[in-house]
Amino acid sequence: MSLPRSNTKQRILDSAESLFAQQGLAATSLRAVIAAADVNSAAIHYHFGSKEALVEAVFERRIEPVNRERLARLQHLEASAGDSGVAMVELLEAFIHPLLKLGQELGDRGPVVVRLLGRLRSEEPDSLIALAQAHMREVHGRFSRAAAQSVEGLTQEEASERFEYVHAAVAWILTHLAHASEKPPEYVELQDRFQRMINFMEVGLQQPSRIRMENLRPNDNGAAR
Amino acid sequence: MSLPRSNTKQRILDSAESLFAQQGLAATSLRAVIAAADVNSAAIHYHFGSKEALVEAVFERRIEPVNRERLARLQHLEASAGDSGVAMVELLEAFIHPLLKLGQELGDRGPVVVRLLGRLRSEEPDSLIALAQAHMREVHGRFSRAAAQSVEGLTQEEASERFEYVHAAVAWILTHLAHASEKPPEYVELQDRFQRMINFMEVGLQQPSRIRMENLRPNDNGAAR
DNA sequence: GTCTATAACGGGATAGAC
DNA sequence: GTCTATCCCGTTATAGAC
Repeated sequence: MSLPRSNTKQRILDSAESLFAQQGLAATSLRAVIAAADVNSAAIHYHFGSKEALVEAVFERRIEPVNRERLARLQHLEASAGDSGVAMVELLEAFIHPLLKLGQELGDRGPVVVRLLGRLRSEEPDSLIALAQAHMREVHGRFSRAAAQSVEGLTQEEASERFEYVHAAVAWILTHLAHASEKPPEYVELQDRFQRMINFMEVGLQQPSRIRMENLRPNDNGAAR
Repeated sequence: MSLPRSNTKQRILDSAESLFAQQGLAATSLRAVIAAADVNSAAIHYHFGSKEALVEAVFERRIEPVNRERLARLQHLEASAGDSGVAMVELLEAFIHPLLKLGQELGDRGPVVVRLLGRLRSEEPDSLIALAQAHMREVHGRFSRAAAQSVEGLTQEEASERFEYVHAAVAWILTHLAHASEKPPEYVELQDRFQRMINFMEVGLQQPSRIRMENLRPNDNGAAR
């Protein structure tokens, strides 16, 4: 049994990924990962050094390709768009489609990975928050800026806020996927949900920023317009 | 020191509330709560029985009054609205305003409590998910139904989905409040953010459900309407 | 109802042989 | 690179005196 199984690292990553996706990070012990991966009890520390480092590796493996594709798509859109900016629907699709594509490519592991990525947001260890920000900063900034440019009168700050909500909605869909469809290659449900979400978010994103003059709105029951 | 301090339970709840809000649930040990509340090390188990039960008590104390007021406001709106249903902005305000009001009433503890409530969503212990669903089911259902009734051609299912996104956005704002404004009575920032969020969500919520005929959309660049 | 003391367990991490 | 064995810590929870 002393043969060096050179795929040990992969197996640890795969098992950790599944467990993190299903149970969350805090609830998953390294012992559980070790058992699931069927590797030696010291293997994780040998290959990764600590639980936190393992978490980073698990997320990085999946999120980086997705973000690269997001940026590539965005760049493509911006190149072929006029001065009026990128169409909002296409912007949203450029953000979301790479997730779906990844899920489909991975076959069985698709739902697991997709669920994992949903946890990158709003998970409690402070280290994860920092990790998420580090990974998403560029994508978030570029997409927010593109949104602001394509809508007349929308500030970049407000576009950024709105994209946070889009992102939160995406994460919600991803993490709550398991309840609905657990069958791997069946992505129609997920696709439909994203489609409806895009339809929903799109119109809100098109709104210009309002000048700060709320609070003096009395009871405008549809009269003023 | 053996005098029965009858406020022990309150102090435990207050300390637990603060720590849960700041650090999250998994990251907060009962020892930390005990130290912060300056109570005996067995007090929590005596008064609550387990960590899970404490968590439930902490959340229940805050969410229940908020939800009662949400429902009361909704009922009031529905009573004074015609057959066309409740105005969407008012619906959103009825959902959100009780949170702001609670935060203001609590003074110093306002930001803490508000942050805590943000954690009711998307927190990892499975037990919390169940708790959140139990507490939010009625509110979520009533508000979704009201939204569906006030928009021509919006199904209840889709209204429910959309309200999930609204809810996710609210939670995002609440949990990420601490970074911005930590000064207790200053709720202008939070109020503004909610205002902008409402402006954003409102128009999306007004959209009718689309008939399921996506996928055969070629490149409708604004032609068909 | 409050206290001290401790049980009982599971967690992450390491040392050192092979 | 892999194994066994173990350390050391913090955690929840409880027992039993007061």
